[in-house]
Amino acid sequence: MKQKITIKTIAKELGVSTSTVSKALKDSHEISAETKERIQAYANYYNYKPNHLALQLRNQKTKVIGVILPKIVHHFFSTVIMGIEEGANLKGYNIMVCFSNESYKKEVETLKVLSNGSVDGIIVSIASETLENKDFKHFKELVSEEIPLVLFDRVVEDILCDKVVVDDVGAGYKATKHLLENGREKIALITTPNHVNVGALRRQGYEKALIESYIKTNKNIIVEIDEEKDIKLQIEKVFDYGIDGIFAVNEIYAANAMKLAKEKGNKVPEDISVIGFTDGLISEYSSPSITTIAQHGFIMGKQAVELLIERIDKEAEVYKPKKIVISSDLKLRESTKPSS
Amino acid sequence: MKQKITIKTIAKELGVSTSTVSKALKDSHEISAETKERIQAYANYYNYKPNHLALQLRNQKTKVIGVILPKIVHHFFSTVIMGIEEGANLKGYNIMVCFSNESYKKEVETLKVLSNGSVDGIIVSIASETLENKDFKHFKELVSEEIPLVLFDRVVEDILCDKVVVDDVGAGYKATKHLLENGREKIALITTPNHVNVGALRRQGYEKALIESYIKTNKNIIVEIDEEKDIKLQIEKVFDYGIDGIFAVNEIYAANAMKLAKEKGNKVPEDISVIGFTDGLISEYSSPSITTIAQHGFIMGKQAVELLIERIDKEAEVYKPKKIVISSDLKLRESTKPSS
DNA sequence: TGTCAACACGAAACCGTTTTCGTGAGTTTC
DNA sequence: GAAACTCACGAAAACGGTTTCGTGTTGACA
Repeated sequence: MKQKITIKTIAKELGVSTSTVSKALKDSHEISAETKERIQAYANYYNYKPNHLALQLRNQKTKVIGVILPKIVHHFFSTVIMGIEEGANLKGYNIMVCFSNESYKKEVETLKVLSNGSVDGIIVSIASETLENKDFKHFKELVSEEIPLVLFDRVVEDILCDKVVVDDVGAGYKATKHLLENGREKIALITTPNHVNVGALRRQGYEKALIESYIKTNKNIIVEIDEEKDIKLQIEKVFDYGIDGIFAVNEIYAANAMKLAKEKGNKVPEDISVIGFTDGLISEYSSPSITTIAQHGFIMGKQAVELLIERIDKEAEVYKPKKIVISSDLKLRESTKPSS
Repeated sequence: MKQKITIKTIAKELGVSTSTVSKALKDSHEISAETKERIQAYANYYNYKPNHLALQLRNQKTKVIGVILPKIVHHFFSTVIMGIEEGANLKGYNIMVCFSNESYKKEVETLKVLSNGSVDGIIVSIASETLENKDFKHFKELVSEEIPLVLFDRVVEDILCDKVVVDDVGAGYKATKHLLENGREKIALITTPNHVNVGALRRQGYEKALIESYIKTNKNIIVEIDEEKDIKLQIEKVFDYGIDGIFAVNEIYAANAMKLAKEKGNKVPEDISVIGFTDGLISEYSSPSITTIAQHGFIMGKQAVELLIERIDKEAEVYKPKKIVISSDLKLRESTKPSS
């Protein structure tokens, strides 16, 4: 990189001290008009830019927010990033994005790297492996170091920090209720293993809705997908039980299930109604397009970053961790309609 | 944030100088075994972490790479990010991700922020508004400041820096050729406005393939989508011309076109074959699934970051900008088959 | 006993900036 | 004409590390 001009070089060239230059550039009243003029003209001419690193060191602020996501090639998470970035920019922050790739080890390492002072605060959605291990000491350590932390979507209650979540139970309930209201009674659930808490919560909503309609849950038509294995093969078996509705906790599962349903000779939505989660492009562009629960990832990201910056700004204060619950909406499309 | 322990505090507590602490923590031979032992034990016990900012200031290196993307809720770009992140991590770098949101103004601002020393180098895919304006002085300025820069996918030739692109002409040719080989002759092209150069290049490939088959291009069945307006309405008109094939330069256009084709009573792939670009989830999960040109975003990202780091490492050397061309592959799926 | 090398550690400069606290010169004030 | 005050600027510390170059103490050796 080319030799950058610094306050020192300006000072030397103009025969003044660095303090004078610094003040002149800030338009301080301590400096005479003509000196200011000279210095500013020089700085401007040589395109002086203050060195960010030096400022960061001095201010003990980086104006950078760290973000750790389980993955990015995923509609929901990329939407959240957009929200975080917009919220951060509004307050003069930049974001440093890292991925855990759902791995516990990488999450721990990334957290360590980010907590060495490169960022003022961190936003995380927890990796599934970590959720499975139930090992959260890296987060607790962060909290005890008082580094501002906000968890979103995949959160864990006993980490004492701010959180932003969707109302997963309510959303699962809403989705199932919608199918029930369409006259569906044998509703398959395609969900994640139980350690992914969002899956577990949506399942609670599903079960709640069924109970309210006096329908017994049937374990045969509930599938917990193991993403290591072939998704379609795992879903397939539910079709042996004469189902008339499918609730999938994300859009990949929904699309797979719908495709299978069609392959098995069912018409969607006539024979089987399908409802998904995460209002992404797949749901929008598949045919029929899929009714989903929209998670409002953008809003989540923005709320998360606002919460975080608030915490950064009032670092001294003691506080009770806040939890923001974002409501989710039913987005009606072609894959659901009343049974005839 | 809690008071962090620094080398100074350790030095004071243990009654040694900061230089001794620094050396001891680096296992320097200058320090006696027992002193090292004491210092390391203390540092370990109090969980000492060197302050990254201080190191950055001293080394004049941030070990951070800036990335500016036009958007993120997009399969190709999120794949590229994955590649960049992985490549960066391998070399001990982190990435700072920003978005231009296709806006010229935001691109300029973001570039300015990143070039103040917060990053060691920058990777960019240019915003469409910038491509339309043809105003690249912000990039040229960066180059003249000798800040390492790599452009990918949407590049501009007269910015003198490293570049990573897909062979868009070849890919457009390959896609069109595939349709021709399937016996299609009236092939609609759904593309971007010409200022988005990837669109323009793919169009060249399309035209080249047609010419080779002695087919005259028909402007009526070529649509340049204006994303401000309704996409479907713009595509619709091509169906008035009795087409039997569609080549779309991205998967959104492909999905829209296919949906329209079906709504108009055509069978895909029997009546009309459809081929897209960007091998994303939409192509995979729509029905029929869509044959596409896979762009290998992950590889592009990784190559881009490797090029950048190479440049950062040999900053002193004069060099000729390199250009890496990634070949693209045809991914056969259900939406194309020979006409009967 | 004087010389020299090895050892273990410290002082100080440095990275680029901000900020507090002088300080000398000139100007008012009584 | 001395005290007080303003003005315009500089010196130095600070942020948290690293690194170069001493330097005082030992011990070995001639």
